Amino acid sequence: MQDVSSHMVRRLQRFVSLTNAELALLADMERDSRAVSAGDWLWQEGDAADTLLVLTEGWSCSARYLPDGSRQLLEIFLPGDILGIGELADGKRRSDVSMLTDGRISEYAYPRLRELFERAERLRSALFVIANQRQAMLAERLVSVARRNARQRLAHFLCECRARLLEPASARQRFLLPLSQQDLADALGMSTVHISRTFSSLACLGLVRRRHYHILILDPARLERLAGFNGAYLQCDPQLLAPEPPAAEIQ
Amino acid sequence: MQDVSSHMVRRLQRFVSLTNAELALLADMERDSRAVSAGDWLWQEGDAADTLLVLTEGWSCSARYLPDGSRQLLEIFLPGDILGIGELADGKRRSDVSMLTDGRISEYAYPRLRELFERAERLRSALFVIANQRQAMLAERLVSVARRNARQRLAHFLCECRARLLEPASARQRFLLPLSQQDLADALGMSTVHISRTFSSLACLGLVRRRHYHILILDPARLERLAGFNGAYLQCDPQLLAPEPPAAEIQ
DNA sequence: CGTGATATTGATTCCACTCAATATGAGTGG
DNA sequence: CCACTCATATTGAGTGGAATCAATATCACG
Repeated sequence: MQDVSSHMVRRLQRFVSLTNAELALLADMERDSRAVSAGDWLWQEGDAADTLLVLTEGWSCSARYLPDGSRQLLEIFLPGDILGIGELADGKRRSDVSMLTDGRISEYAYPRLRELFERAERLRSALFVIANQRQAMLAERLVSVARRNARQRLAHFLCECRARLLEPASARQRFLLPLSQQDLADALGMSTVHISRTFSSLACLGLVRRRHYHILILDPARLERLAGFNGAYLQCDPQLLAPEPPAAEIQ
Repeated sequence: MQDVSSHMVRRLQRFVSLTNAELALLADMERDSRAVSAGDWLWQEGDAADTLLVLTEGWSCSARYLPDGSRQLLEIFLPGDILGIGELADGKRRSDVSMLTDGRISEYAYPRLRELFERAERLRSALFVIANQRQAMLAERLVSVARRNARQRLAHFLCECRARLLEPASARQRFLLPLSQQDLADALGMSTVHISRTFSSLACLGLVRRRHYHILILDPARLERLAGFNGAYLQCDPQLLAPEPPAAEIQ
């Protein structure tokens, strides 16, 4: 039996309950990880893509840079997240990805992946589900930026981060959010100044406090109500995934 | 040899060059289509999903409705587009989809699909590529709404529509855009009033004219420059798809 | 203890919103 | 064929939320 408590395994098990054989394969996948530092690029737009990445530890993000020098953060990746799923399709990285914190990543070359899929088809489906969930998150951010005011937008983002954490719900009232106000501004389509003011305003309402990258959510329920947050898009009904194969088949 | 000129086939052939056998399978896929009217719902959030839809004719869109009654258009679908790819993963529709115009759709039940994939694995890959491109479009709209001003935003949207049309580039200077200013506002996170003003402003600059849902692009190059449009995200490098199978194999 | 990154606060500006009035045009029935 | 209606679009006036500019403040770190 392998290290079942790895972040990635815990993340995958939100979608499929894994067999021992599958756990073994995944443990193998994370076998050799390498350390990366905050600010390091994992890849850049246009790079050739021939690996899947597992973010074993740390946070990272994908971004688009605009001609005027501003940038838009597209996705935020948390420990355990799998990066580069979409690129499986066409072999070209389509946005810049860099580390927000120090961390560890393990790489998985496409040929090894194919091999993995042959032995555990359900993992392929799991990737498809994850890609799908990413799209839902992107859509939700579009809604945020297009339709919600600054306070709702920030509140919604905090709710989403909270919901994505792997810790049990009870332990998610305070957590580390390793994004500077500049990062938050770039993610939410706001100015840094207004991020600051909006945090003040949320604090005034007794909803949230932030100090040195630490978030304390004082009133989760009221925050979600304010944000119009509905976590359904983060869940997934794994029923339609291929059923767990009989143990014999994967001996 | 089947009806090669169907919208869907032309769309798929942007990604893979299809064999005769694959063309036959696809023609079968579109065999029985049914008419739908502008405003008809194709499905709603939460519906059980067990079919893929091909939009044989007409335009449609997916949308999220907010508690305050406003809505955000997420995706715009053009003739030939395939709807419900993501839902293959978890069997639940995740947004409302309705027709913008009259049209025709043909449905494809999942069991039939699996059968299809067995006979033509490359079509499965093609779906994955398409899902991926959709995500890229969503990301690009997020960038638009978060970072571009009204003029660039509308200009960018028009450039994208133009690029997605199946007509040869020379014939895309004028086209039908069957979205009301209300629809455009809902898609771009603006007010109807400002859509109107922005069209005026684009007309003043000699870039675009709109009359009764008809768009005339006067200066495509300058429009793209203004919008910061780069169509790369709409293309896809199909190299990494499984190679075309030998003819014998699919007899 | 100084330095540079990060955050707060105040003053001002501006883009896009809202409200409201008017225009245009397609469709309908007298 | 014209008058009426309803949906859609245009235009003007006034407002406001968030941006920008600018001046501190806080804090981690060497």
